[in-house]
Amino acid sequence: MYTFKKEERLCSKKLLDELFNNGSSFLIYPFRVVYLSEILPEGCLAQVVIVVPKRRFKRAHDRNLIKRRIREAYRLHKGEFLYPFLQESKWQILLSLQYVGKEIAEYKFIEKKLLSVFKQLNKVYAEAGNKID
RNA sequence: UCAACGGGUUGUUCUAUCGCCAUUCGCCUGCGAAGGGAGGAAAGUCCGGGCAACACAGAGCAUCCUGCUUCCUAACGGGAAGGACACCGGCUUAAGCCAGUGUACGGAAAGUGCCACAGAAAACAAACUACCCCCGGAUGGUGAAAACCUGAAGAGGGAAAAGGUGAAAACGCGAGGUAAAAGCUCACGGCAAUGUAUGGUGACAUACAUUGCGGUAAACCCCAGGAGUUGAAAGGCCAAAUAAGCUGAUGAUUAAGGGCUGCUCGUCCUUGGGCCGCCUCCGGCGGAACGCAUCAGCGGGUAGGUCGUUAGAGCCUGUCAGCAAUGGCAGGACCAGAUAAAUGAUAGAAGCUCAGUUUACUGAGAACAGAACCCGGCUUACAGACCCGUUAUUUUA
RNA sequence: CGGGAUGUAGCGUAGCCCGGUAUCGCGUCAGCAUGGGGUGCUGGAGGUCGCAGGUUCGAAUCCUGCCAUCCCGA
Repeated sequence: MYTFKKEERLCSKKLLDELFNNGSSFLIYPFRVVYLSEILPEGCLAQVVIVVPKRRFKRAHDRNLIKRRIREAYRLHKGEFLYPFLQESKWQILLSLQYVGKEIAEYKFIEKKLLSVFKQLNKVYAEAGNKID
C-alpha cells in the first residue's frame, strides 16, 4: 500500500490548468494546498503534484531534498488518512502541495504538518458530502 | 617540530525495513527474480567541437573575435615546452649566475585623437622668470669744462640649456662648442627600427654598421589570421487533428431533377434563369456576381507516442615514443537514462573530527552541491584526510 | 535548455559610446515667512557608482571574472 506510482502523480497539463484555475485552496504552514474534484481513471483516488518554488530555493539540490521529504511523508500516510474517506464518499480529487516555507524543514516537521493537511481535507469533504446527500 | 601560503589526489563504509526509475529474464498482463542507478565540479554558460535543419557561383565591404614562437589536439580564447620583459629571493668583491612568480606580449618610425588640475610649455604654435646679442639711453659717479665711466624702463632678435609644477618635461651623463645655447659635435651608456654576418625549426640571441628617441592602441586605427545562420523546444517517423465561418488569389464554367451504382466522383438526358455592355434586337456575343474546386492567411482543433538518446575524439591496466602536453600498440570491462522529470526515507553499527568526562562512554558534526543530446577545456564553490613545494621558528648534528 | 537587459543618495533617474567636476526630481534637516499648520522661498547634509581583479598618471565610464534582479522563446 505504500506505493507512489505514476498513476498517483499529476502529469497532464490540461488537468493542471484546470486545477489552478478552478480549484479551492487553504494554507497550513508550510503548505499551500489546492484541490479539485475530478473524474479520474479507474482505481485511482487522488493525483498529487508537489511544488517547491525556484524563487525561494535557488539551488536545485535544496528543492530536490524538500520534494523528497514531502513525497515520502505523503507516501507513508495517504493509505491511513487520505484514501479511506475518499473511498467512502466516492470522491476523486486533484491535489497540489505547494511548499511556501522559507527554510529547509526537517522530515518530522513536514510529516506532522502533512497530517493536519489530511485532517483538513477530511473535514472539507465530509461537509461537501453532507450537502450532496 | 609547529604554523602560513600555493598546487595536486580523494570526496566515509556496511546492514535491515518500506519505496522510486529504466534494463534483462520468468510466469502470462501485473506480479516476482537478477544485476544497475548523479559529480569533480553534474554549476556558471565563458570558449571550442560532434550531430541536425536551413542557406550557399565567386569576390569585396561592414560587424565581431584572436594576437611572442614551436608543438599537442577533432578543435579552441585550452594545454606543454621555450623566448623576451617585469618583480622578488639566493650566491658572488663585482661582472654575472641560479631558482621562483606574473605578463591581452603584433604595430606609437602610416595617420588621427587625448594627456584634467598644476605648470612658461604636455610635444603644433607661442614665450613667464632668469640668460645672451643688438638698439636704447633714465639715473648716478669723476671732472673747472670737454669728456669718460655706469648702464634702468622700453623696442627688435636668439635659445629651449636653468626654474617652482606634475604621473610624465624633449634619452642619461661628461666634454667640446657658442654672444648665450641646442645630439649641434664627440666619448661612454640605455631603448628601438633597419641592414649584414653567425647560431637556432622559430620567437630570439651575439657582433658590426646606419638611423631614430614622451606616454596611451583593455582610444580610433593599421597589419595578420579566423567567423554562414539557427540549436535537441534541432530534426525524422507514427497516431490524432486540419470542422464550421471570414478574407484573398488562381482555375474550370453553371443550377435543379432523373438514369447508370451499395456510396462518392464522373458521365448521359431533361428543364430553367436574374444583372450590365455591345450588335444585324421574339435572337446572339462578351463580362461581372452567386455557387464549385485548389492554394494561402485568419480562426479553430491537437499538444500523445517513438527514434534522435546514451558504446564513447570514452574508461581501466600494461608497455613503447617524447623534456612535457600527448600519441601509438596490446589486453579487459559495459558503466544513469528520467521527461510536471527516478536515484529516496527511517533505524542501527563501524570509522573520522570536535567538546565533556575520563581511558571507555555520552553528545554534536561531516563540505560544495543534483545528470536532461554528447564530448574537450576554462572559470567559480568546497568540511575533513593524504601528498608535494616555498617561507618562517625551534632543536640536534 | 537556449537567448537578452539592468544594477548610481531612503525612492525614481541622468552621466558610460568619446576616462579627470557624480546631475536632477521627490523625501529628509536647518532658517525665513504665518498666531499655528500646509503651500512658498533660501541654504545644507546624505554616495564602497553591485563585488573582485586588471589596463591607465587617473576608472561610475575601458577589459576580464563573479553576484543579484528582471524579461523573452512551446
